[in-house]
Amino acid sequence: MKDMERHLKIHTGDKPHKCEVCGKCFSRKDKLKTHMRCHTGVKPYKCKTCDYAAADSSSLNKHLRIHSDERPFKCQICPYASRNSSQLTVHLRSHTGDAPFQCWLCSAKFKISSDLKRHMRVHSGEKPFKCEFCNVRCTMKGNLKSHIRIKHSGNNFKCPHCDFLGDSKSTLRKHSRLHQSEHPEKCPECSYSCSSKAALRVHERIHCTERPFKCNYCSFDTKQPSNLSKHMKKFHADMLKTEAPERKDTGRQSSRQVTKLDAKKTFHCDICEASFMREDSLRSHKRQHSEYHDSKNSDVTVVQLHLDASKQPAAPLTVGHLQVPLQSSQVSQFSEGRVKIIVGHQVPQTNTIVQAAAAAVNIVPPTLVAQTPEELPGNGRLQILRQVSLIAPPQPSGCPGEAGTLSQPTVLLTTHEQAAGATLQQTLIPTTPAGTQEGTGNQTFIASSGITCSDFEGLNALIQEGTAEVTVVSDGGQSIAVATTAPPIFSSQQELPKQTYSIIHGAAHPALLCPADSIPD
DNA sequence: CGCCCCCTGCTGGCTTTAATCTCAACTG
DNA sequence: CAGTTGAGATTAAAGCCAGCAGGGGGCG
Ligand SMILES: [Zn+2]
Ligand SMILES: [Zn+2]
Ligand SMILES: [Zn+2]
Ligand SMILES: [Zn+2]
Ligand SMILES: [Zn+2]
Repeated sequence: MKDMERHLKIHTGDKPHKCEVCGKCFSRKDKLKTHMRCHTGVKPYKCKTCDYAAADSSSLNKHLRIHSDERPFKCQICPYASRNSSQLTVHLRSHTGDAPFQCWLCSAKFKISSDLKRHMRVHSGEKPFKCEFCNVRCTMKGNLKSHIRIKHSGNNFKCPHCDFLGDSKSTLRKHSRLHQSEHPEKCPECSYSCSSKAALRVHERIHCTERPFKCNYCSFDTKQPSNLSKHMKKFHADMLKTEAPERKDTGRQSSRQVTKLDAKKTFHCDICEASFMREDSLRSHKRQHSEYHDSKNSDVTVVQLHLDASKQPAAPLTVGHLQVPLQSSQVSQFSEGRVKIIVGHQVPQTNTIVQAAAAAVNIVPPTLVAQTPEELPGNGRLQILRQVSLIAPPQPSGCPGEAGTLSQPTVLLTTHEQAAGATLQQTLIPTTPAGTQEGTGNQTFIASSGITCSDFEGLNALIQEGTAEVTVVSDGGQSIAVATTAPPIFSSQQELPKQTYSIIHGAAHPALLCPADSIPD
């Protein structure tokens, strides 16, 4: 009877027990009691084996199975057994092939919801995790962690940009700040500079007549580092005292070896008739085409603009204009490649009113779209210029910003064709005015040609999750310009591993590209 | 009432796997 | 010198699991 009354409260929605601290209401007093422990930190149920403690007995019981290795939930099909029922439920999906969480942008599907959620970041291009020692950014936190372990730990506290050698992680961290917004990698052949060695190597192919690898002991020089070392061994072996490689023979079979078994010459060059055993051989072959034709490989080019959140709070917004890439030696790359621009704002924590900015991309039909779409990844994301950009530039109400532009940030993205007689198309989308209570109510997205509805749905979802960066993906356009009235401070992130480009600011708004550190708080 | 048990949805972290990059060596 | 290849290193992304919070039912 008592139990029935208790049960009926589910249907009436009656929740008489209110938490004094957070205001949350509960239908049952005992639920309120355990809830209170999350405020008080009281955890009466302690594990005798380790220092785990729980606020309720079930959690402890569940935990205890770790120490006893008790796995009561056994799979009927295979030897798998789990410590709790939900894990078994998930496991059973691998027998049935059931994967209920389907990505709406590609064919990927997942057995658990969080994996899908995480997966969606690969579509957004969002890379929230930045290495504090170098310019690497990661989509996944764990990957950044292993990056730091591999690159910046052990006795490996060498600065990637100069000769500095720290004695600990913290000294390297301190030193790394000196390089922020710098372009320490300088091309010896021209005035080009950039922030990563990888980008410099790409650039150097432009100077294809050069032979940058010179022998220190004679006049020999070569284009290829391996040839220099060959030369060194042959003629200056006495100078090379170190090194004794001695490879270990692991039985590891690489995917490339598998490929080799499957078929001969699987990788065909789409420019000439050549075909290759290995994908990376094809890539290196294509570089030959690139050098002759002054057009590089078709890797996605990524330019990421990112706000420095720590500097943001009171920073005045500035009307600005950014143009992305566009050095003459680089432009041609876009004709074969794809461009991805990430514009990021981080919403300052102090600001509760978030005003949405919106953006749209207008598409100039790519002149050189890939002819064989089926070769592209199944999701087709590279074929259409699509999606989206930009978010929620914060508008602190009392901000002493630069003028009335503040109330209506706008974002303009344009693509324009380089060819003669090309048209310049652009779309300018004013955002909704500031001042609404709920940030989420404010977002405006305007579809323009080539942007499908689903893209915006995806964007919306991202935004509602608090994503701070969105992505513009484009194909085949020669250049993309980004202009925005929103951004306070950009620190450019050209150092992404593939090709990288300088961000050239419009002459009218040089302030935009000041190093973040130089802007007063 | 107050405790126990169980379930679900979600988060965050560690582990594993597969793809890709890079280097070095070798060849014609 | 371009093309190949082997193999280790690194990175990107998926797999998996413990924990937390909320919520429902059983029962002394
Ligand atoms: Zn509370
Ligand atoms: Zn324990
Ligand atoms: Zn099984
Ligand atoms: Zn997907
Ligand atoms: Zn790093």
